[in-house]
Order: sequence, then structure tokens, then C-alpha cells
Amino acid sequence: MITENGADFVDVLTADGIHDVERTSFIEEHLRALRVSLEEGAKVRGYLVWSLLDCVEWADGYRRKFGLVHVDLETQRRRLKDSALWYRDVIARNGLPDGRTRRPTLETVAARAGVSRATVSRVVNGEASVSAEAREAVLRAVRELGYVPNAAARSLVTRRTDTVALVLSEPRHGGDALIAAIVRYVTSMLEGAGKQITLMLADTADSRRRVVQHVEARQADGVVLLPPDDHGPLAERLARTGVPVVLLGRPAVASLVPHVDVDNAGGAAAATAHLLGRGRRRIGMLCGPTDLVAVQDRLAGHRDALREAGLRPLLALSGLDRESGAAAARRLLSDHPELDALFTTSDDLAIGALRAARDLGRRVPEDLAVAGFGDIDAASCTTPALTTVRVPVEDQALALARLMLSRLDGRHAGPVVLPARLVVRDSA
Amino acid sequence: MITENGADFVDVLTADGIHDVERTSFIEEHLRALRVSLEEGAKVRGYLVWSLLDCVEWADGYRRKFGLVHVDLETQRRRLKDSALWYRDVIARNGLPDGRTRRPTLETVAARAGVSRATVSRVVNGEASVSAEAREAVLRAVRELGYVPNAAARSLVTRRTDTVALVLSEPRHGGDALIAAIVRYVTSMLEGAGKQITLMLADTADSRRRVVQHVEARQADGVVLLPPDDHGPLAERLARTGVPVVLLGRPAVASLVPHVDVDNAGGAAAATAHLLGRGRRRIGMLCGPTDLVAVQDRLAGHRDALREAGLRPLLALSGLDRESGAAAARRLLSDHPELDALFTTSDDLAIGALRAARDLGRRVPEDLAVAGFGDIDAASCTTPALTTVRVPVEDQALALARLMLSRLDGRHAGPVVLPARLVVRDSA
DNA sequence: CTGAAAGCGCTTACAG
DNA sequence: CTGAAAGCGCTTACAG
Repeated sequence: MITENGADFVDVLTADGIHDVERTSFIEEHLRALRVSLEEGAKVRGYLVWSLLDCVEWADGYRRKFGLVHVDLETQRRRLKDSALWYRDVIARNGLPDGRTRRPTLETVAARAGVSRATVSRVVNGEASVSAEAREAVLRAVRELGYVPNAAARSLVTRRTDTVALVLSEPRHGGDALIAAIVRYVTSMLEGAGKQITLMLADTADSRRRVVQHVEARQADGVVLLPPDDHGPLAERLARTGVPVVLLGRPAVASLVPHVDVDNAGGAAAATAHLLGRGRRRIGMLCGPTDLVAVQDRLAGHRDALREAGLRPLLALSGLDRESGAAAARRLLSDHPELDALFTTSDDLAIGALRAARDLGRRVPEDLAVAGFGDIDAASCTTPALTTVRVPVEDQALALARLMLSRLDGRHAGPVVLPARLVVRDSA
Repeated sequence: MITENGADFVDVLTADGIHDVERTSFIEEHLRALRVSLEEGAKVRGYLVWSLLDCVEWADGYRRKFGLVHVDLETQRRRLKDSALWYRDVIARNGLPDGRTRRPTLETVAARAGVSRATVSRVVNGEASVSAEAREAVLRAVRELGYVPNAAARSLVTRRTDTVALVLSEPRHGGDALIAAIVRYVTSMLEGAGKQITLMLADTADSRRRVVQHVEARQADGVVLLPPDDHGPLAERLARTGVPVVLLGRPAVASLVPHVDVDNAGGAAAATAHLLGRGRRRIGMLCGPTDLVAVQDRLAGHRDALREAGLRPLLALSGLDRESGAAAARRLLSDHPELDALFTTSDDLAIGALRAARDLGRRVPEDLAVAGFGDIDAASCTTPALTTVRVPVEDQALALARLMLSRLDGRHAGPVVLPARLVVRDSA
């Protein structure tokens, strides 16, 4: 660790409020680490205070100066061990590891192992045709030197990049939870398979050009593209380069590019059936922007479910946000005061509808049942809590990653459609 | 576009419900594109139907077969133009562009421009010392051939990667909105500066090792690391390699690694002052996991504000989720029924507290004022709407990107602390 | 201002 | 099973 004047410093522990049993081994462990550091010449330049809650005030002086860490015991010990190992490591190397030192290359490893570069390459890449002794020697040299292959050099000759581009466009639909889940799960699965992720944006003409260039220059072995609402053309264009492309959401136009989607129609039909099942017969619908494919599908599901009951849909077009949902609901309810239920193509619209209902003095669900779509985080926080259709964001992310992996393996794959489950709460 | 049996097909337009004025030019434009395609030998294999809402049912047959696009006029025209240009482009190239064709190299460009590879390289990299004619010739050849430099070859010799690693660890604090904002804004700004983003996870021992290897092997020119709560050691370790590192959130231990943070203490003090200003004197606090630095700082701000008013804090420790917040609130309120306000270190805890208050029959804010921290999406949806402290997620993301860029430019930089503003709603 | 040439660190036929 | 050698596509002193 480095203080503000750049000098190394080691920890001095002051721990309070720890169970005695635990304290002993904890302190011992720490002091051992400390002793090692001191013996190896580190100078004490400050204090790191670990303490529990009841000594916050006492410890405040230290906190101001060096930072105070409040941790539970488990964390405390893990961190302690980490930093102890780390100190030893650093000190063992005699001061700062030098970033400017040349990294070892195949050449270095080969020399140390007493074999040729070709053999080292074979071992590193897991080829079978290497003798046990050679392999052993190479592996040892790799370990001792901390050899890591140079990705650029490898990619230059293999023409692979072991990289997948994750392309985000404007999130008109889906929201932050979906983005976060995809970023996390797609990355996790692809990293597990030895791929690297390049994050790209495709929200402007410029950035879209960049994506096309990137892919045409073969800087990615595959592309995960989301959400595609406005980007059918982009997806097709990328697919034409021969690089595997995978989409989130059904594209507007039938396509051979495989995609992952949620059963929007089925979910909307389920929500509508639920309203019907509660005896509602005059059901209005708040419908988000109809150029979004997901909105189209939800609309279709709603319509089909109504038709089956011999009813016809009654729509109010709306934007994407709560304010616009509230306005559409007000409009619909004043034009059609007889309505006893509202279905909306998104939770944000439903939350707007709840506000409108409150403003208009309609009790939910007694006078007006409201059902949304999405099960966003806020849906369970409203009063009444929102009945809605859950969009399984994590499953979508995982399916997307799996689809990409199978395409990278050269397998063909069709679209994946995940079920959307009704979540019944209080609003309908 | 490709149908399911792999054949090209062109669009046939059927548009309804469009204002007549618009319709004419729209259809004309489309038919022109169509004619071009047909003249150039494309076969009609299907229909793409653009229509507006009122012909949904009629169009359903087409929808089933080929996908139906509902679009507003603006979108319609843009998309039409896109696909028309795209058709022409593809067809002009005589069928599918071949992904397996060799891309042009410096060599190719040099030959075409009648100069040496070195000169082409100089032009491409914007060096000044090139004659106007040579530059002109090279630029033309680049344009005509669609030349894009091979990143691997370039990186091999320059030892730069023009890549920044964006490292995500477990999101114990901050949530999806923060992740989404960072992914979006950091990527946007760095792409604008010609950098590529490599997305990495650091949530397991394995993935952390991968990150260290990645950086030590110089596969990134910089690292944006978030959230650092458990990763002080990782940040220090990466910084030791000499690669610029930038952190989200104040690290637990004082460090030279620059970071971006929110004024957690100031925000908590403001919320507490607000409660005091409303005449509340018996203020309890729900305190999230105290090993999180942000929680420590919020706690400190709360305590300082109380102390200034001659009061002492009354804490209940809690986890991170709503359930745990509700439980802590129940505990605190039954042990101390005299409490007239609660401050919480996060909105999720506050939402839990609202539930507990309702269960216990306490009216909010009359009997019990509640203030949270974060201003998450759900905060404005509760009843009563939550008074809270806004954490400016976009500003954080932008500051993080700026910090990284200045570090990449070799400039040193200190920590950035962004203000956290009180948002007064109904709960306090 | 320009070109010939060396070299970045790998992989991969090819020959043995 | 192994090594010598060519070559991936670029940049950059160096010499002119």
C-alpha cells in the first residue's frame, strides 16, 4: 500500500469488539504477517485500523488520516490474508515490480526449458504430440517466468481474436436491469470459455460504422447485439461478413440470425386472461411505441386473448415513460369511464396508470384492475403492488451467451423463446 | 435480407393509415428501391408489410409469415432508406460479400497508391511529414479498398493496445442503474477517444487472476475498476504494474490510485439535517453492511450531523435488501417506540422500513419520517414517495471516463468527489 | 519527404 | 516427437 507521500507502510491492527475466541487467531495471524514485513525492511509509516462498530468514534482520528475499515470477521480475515500474501510477494521481489521490464516471450521460455519455440507453443496450446519430459520442462519454465502469451502476436498469425463484441444500442426497452444482467452473465460465460469481451456502442451513425468496421476487420470472432429494434439492418449487415451474430429480441423482419426473446405474446395473453378471470370485461390497454417489436407482440397477445373471450381491444397509444403512461390512462379513462381494468405493455406505463387512477379517485384494484409487463424493480414497491408479467432477464442473458458459444463452435442454432410468467400481486 | 430457406427477398410495401401527403413520396421512394433491386436480378420471395395500427388484424397473416413492422413515419422512411441503400450495396457487389476474402493490407494500399508501405503507414497514422500528393493518393486508395488497419499487427509492434479494461466486481452497492450508466458512458467517451473497451469480471478468485494476468501482459493501456469495496488489494496490485488505474468509490485504505466517489458523508448529513429541520429529534438509523466504505461514510455523515445538534446516533445493523431493512426497522421500532424518524444508508432499506411502518400501523411521515439514500428508480414509486439523497450515476460514469482519459494522457489526477443532493418527496 | 529493412511475438506446414 | 524457417501486418529508426 502506498501513502500519499508515496512511501510503503504496513498495518498496525487495533481490533475491538471481536469475540475472544476469534480474536486470538486473528491477531496472531496478522502479527505474523506484520513481523515478516518488518523483518524484510518495510518501514511503519501509518496505521490501518480494523475495528467493529462500537468504536467508530474512537477510531475516527485514524479514519481521517488513513481510512478506516469496518469489516465482519470473515472479510477481515480474508483481507488480512490477501494483504499479507501480497506484501510478501512485493517485498520478495525487492521493491516495486517494474512495469517497464520486458515480459518473457516464447524465446525466453524455450531457452529456459531447453527446447525450441515451436515446442513451447505446442505445450502452451495444449497439443498432444509433445513428450512428457518436454511438456514438464516447458510448464515449469512458464511457471517460473510467469509467461503469458502475447495476444496480439497470436492473433496476427491465427486470425482469431478469441474476442466477442458485445454491442449495446439505445435501451428503449428492457432497462438497466437487463443491461446489467447481460453485461454480467454474458461476460461471465464467455470468459469461462476463454473469450474476451469487447464492449461497443451502436447508438449513433458513427458508432454503428465503427461496429461494422470492427467486425469487417475481423477484430471479433462473434457479435452479441442488443436490443435490435432499430437494427435489423445492422444485424443483417454484420451477419453477411460471416461472423456469428446473435440478437436479443425478435427482429422486426424474419431473419436467419438467431435470437433470444421472451414470449411477449404469451405473457400478455396470460395477463389478459388473468384480468378476464377476475371478472373484468371492459379492459383498456396502454400501448407503448408500436415500432418496438416487443410492444407489437404484447399487443398481439392481448388482442388474441380478448378475441377468445369475444371482446375487442381498446387502445391508447403512449410513449415509454411513467408520465406518458399516466397521460394515456387519464385520456382513456375519461373517454371510457366504464373501464374496469387496464393492461399495459410495460410496468412504467402501469405505474403511470396507478398514479392516474389515484388522481381520478379510482380505487385499485376494486374499481380498476391494473396489470403491467416486465416486473421491474419498482413493480413490487407500488401501492398496491403491481400484478405483472416477469421478463426473466438473467435467463435471457444466459441464453444469449449459450447461443453465442454454440455459434462459435460452428453449430447452427434457431431462435430461443423464453417463457414470461405472470406475477400476481395486489393491483389485479 | 434472408428468408428461412436462405434466399434473398425484396420488400413489397403495403401501407395503410398514412396521411396521403406523406404516402405518395413514401411509396415512391420505396418503389424506386424495389425497382432497382428487381432490375438487378433479385427475386421476390416474400412480403414485408409496413402498416399502422388500424390494420393490425388484416396484416396478421403476413406478420405470421414474414414479420410485421409497425413504425411511425419517421422510422419508416429511415428504415426504408437504410434497406434500399443496403440492397444496392450488396447487389452491386454481386451477391454475398465473402467473409473469407483477404482484407486489404498496407501492401495492397501501397501498391495501389504507388508509394511504399512506410508512407501509407505515416498517412494512416496522421504523421505530418508526407507530401500532399502522396497523402491524397493514399487516402483515395484507402477509401477505394475499404482498408482498415490490422489491430493485432499494430499492437504487436507499438506495444500499445488502445484498449481499456472495464472491470466489474460484485455489485453489492450501487445496483443496476450504476452499472448500466457506467457501461454506457465510459464506453461512449472512451470510444470517442479512439479506445476500445474490454469488459472483465473480477468477482471470483479465478477472474481476479485473469484480470491481473491481462494487465501484466499489457493487454490493456488502462483499467477502470468498480466497485472497489473488496478490492483495495486488486487496485494496488494493478497500479503497481504501471498501467493507469481508476477506481469507483473511495478505497478502504488511503491510496494513490485516483478514484471517483459521491459525497456520501455530505449527503447523509443533509438528509439528517432535513429530518432535524422538520422537528424530529428521536432519529434512528438503519445501517447496511459496515464493511462497505460508502456505508461507513454515510454513517459518519449522519453521526456528525446529529452531534452538531447535540444528539447521538441510534443504529440497527442490517443487510442490503428490503427484507432485511424491514426486519431491522421492526426491531428498532419495537425496542425504541419513541422514534419519530428513520434514516437509512440505502433506499432499499428505506423501502423495507416503509413496509415495517405500515405493518406496525405507523403513519409516514406523520408518526415516522423516513429518509433513504440513493434515489433508485423505485424511490419515487412508493407511497409515500421516498425522500432520499440522489447519487448522480451518470456524473460518476462521466467523471470516471474523464479521469481515465487524463491518466492515459500521462497526467496525474487526484480523487473526484461528486455532490449528493437531497431529494425531498413525501416520506420526510 | 521517402523507401528498404529490421523486427514485434507468435503459429504452422514442412522435413526429419 | 521436434526444430528450422517462413510469414502474419504493421511501425520505426536509419539512410538518403
